[in-house]
Amino acid sequence: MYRRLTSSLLGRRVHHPQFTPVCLRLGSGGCSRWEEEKKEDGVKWTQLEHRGPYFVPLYEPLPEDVQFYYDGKPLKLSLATEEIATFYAKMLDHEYTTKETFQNNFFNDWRKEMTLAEQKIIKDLDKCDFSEIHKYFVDKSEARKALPKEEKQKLKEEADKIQEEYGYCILDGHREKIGNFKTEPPGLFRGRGDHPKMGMLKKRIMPEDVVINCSKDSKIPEPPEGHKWKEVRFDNTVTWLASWTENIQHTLKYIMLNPSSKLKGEKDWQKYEVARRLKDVVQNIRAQYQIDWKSKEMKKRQRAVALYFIDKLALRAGNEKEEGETADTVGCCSLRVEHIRLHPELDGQENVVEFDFLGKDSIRYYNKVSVEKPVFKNLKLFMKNKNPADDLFDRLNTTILNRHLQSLMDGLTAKVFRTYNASITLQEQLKALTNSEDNVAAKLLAYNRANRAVAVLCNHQRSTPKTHEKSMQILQTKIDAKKQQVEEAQEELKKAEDEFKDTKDAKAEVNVEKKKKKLKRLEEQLSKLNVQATDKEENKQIALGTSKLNYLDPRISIAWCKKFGVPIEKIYNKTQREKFAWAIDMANEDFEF
DNA sequence: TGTTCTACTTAGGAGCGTTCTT
DNA sequence: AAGAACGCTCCTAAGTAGAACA
Repeated sequence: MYRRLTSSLLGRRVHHPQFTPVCLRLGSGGCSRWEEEKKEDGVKWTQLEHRGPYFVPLYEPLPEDVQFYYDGKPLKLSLATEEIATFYAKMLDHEYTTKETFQNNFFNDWRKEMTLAEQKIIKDLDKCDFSEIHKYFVDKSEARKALPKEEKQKLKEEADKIQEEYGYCILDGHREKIGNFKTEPPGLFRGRGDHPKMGMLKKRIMPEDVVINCSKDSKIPEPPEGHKWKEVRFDNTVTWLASWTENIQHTLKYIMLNPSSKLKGEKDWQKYEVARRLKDVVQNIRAQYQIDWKSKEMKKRQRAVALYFIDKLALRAGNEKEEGETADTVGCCSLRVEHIRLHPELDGQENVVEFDFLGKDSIRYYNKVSVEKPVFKNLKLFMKNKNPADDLFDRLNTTILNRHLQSLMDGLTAKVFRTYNASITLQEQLKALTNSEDNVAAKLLAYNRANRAVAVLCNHQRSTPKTHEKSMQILQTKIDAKKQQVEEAQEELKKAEDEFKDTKDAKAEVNVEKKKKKLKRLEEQLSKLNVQATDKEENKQIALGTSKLNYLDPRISIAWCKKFGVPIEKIYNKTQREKFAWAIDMANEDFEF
């Protein structure tokens, strides 16, 4: 894979000091750098050394005067029971704690950790009073915020020291930043959406739960005093440094490198190269799935319609999920009949499909799309004699789809379409929206609009900021005031003009010009405010960050910056520049996705 | 062939520090 | 100077996808 990727780039004279220098003499007999850098298939590193995870501090008991009450009476809890009580107490302000599932799951798990004596007393969550504990933590956080500067500085230094010690590893001779070097603290599980496991107790991770991965000849990390690792292994075919199994869903959690690392950067680059290869064959693929809409095989038709959705609407693949274990969300292949409605005609458009389902993170996907006639017909067919809860594509799953895609192009999977369509959209939108005559601010507005088009395509949403309504009102007040001013200025201008008509006086003429100027200035300010309001309104539920970080080939943005004289810092902050170091180094203004 | 396990990317929200407004 | 708004970092859940297993 790497060889192919690299050789495909040879013509573009790519180099990056941080990244593997590419051998430019391939085929001209031996290249020691290449030999040195090239790893066997699947091998990710030759040297990996680190300190192991940083374990979050142990529980500190509450002060004596902070009490838990049961049925109105103070009750001293055992340490373990108290700790779990604090998890709930801390969340009292949160909407979660009002949900029945959350309460039940919490109470169940809490009771399991209680002593027998406690179990006998504490039988009803409604009789539990956590308010004093809650207040204790609110006060504590206030106190921390109010700490004098020097104290805050001291805390910062302590955190930096931990970061310095545990936050880096050595990978193939380079010091690399680790992404998440701390174990996750215990607490109550907060799933997204209507999660059946919300409120369950997430247990503390101990060294005995942790598998360490490093190189054999490295300094093996020491477990904390008096503890042992679950296992130490030396697997250079994976990129993780440590792992443990989490107790809610029984899935693995990993400690991995920061996106700024060479390892992650090269993987990112590779991802965009695959998407660029799709660009060369996408027209053929589209032509083929349109033919397949009319296939005799129902299986093929379903595959072709699903692929059309993935391509046109940037839907996710939609793996199957275990029922009852997670929130009920779907992607393309797992769509059910109840998630779409067919309208032969709607709002003047024909063959409209109305999508309404919860996707990843329980984010709602709602869209009305006019589709080609054969797609519409097929959907009707797929839905025939089915219940709302039945699968729309009953003969398709992501494995089948991806196997097909793999046969169309090496490395092609459903998610590549999202990457490809996102990046190509950015490139096209930038071309359409950027005006080289504009100043930097206007160019940035164009960039954000292009970015927004992608975010809309990928359905990247955020919850409306709590302050949105209010700041919108403030803006509206400003607009109203400005309108008033404009009207006044219009009247003043009219008066001045009348006066000039009457007097033909030079002074009056000057006054007319003055009033005209004033009106123009005010009108400009008004239109600026209106644009701002539109912008804000359009952006209130759209998150730009996700596409910027995960879907848009950074070389497109960098090329745009170079071409139009926009400093890269205007579009990428420090972290983002670190992540995209590879692209910043290799892309010039001619880069084409 | 279906199921489970593993490894990795993608995702939105919380919280906090900084900047802008009043 | 205080408060609001904004932007960034951290956090960890929730996806995708392929391998291993039965």
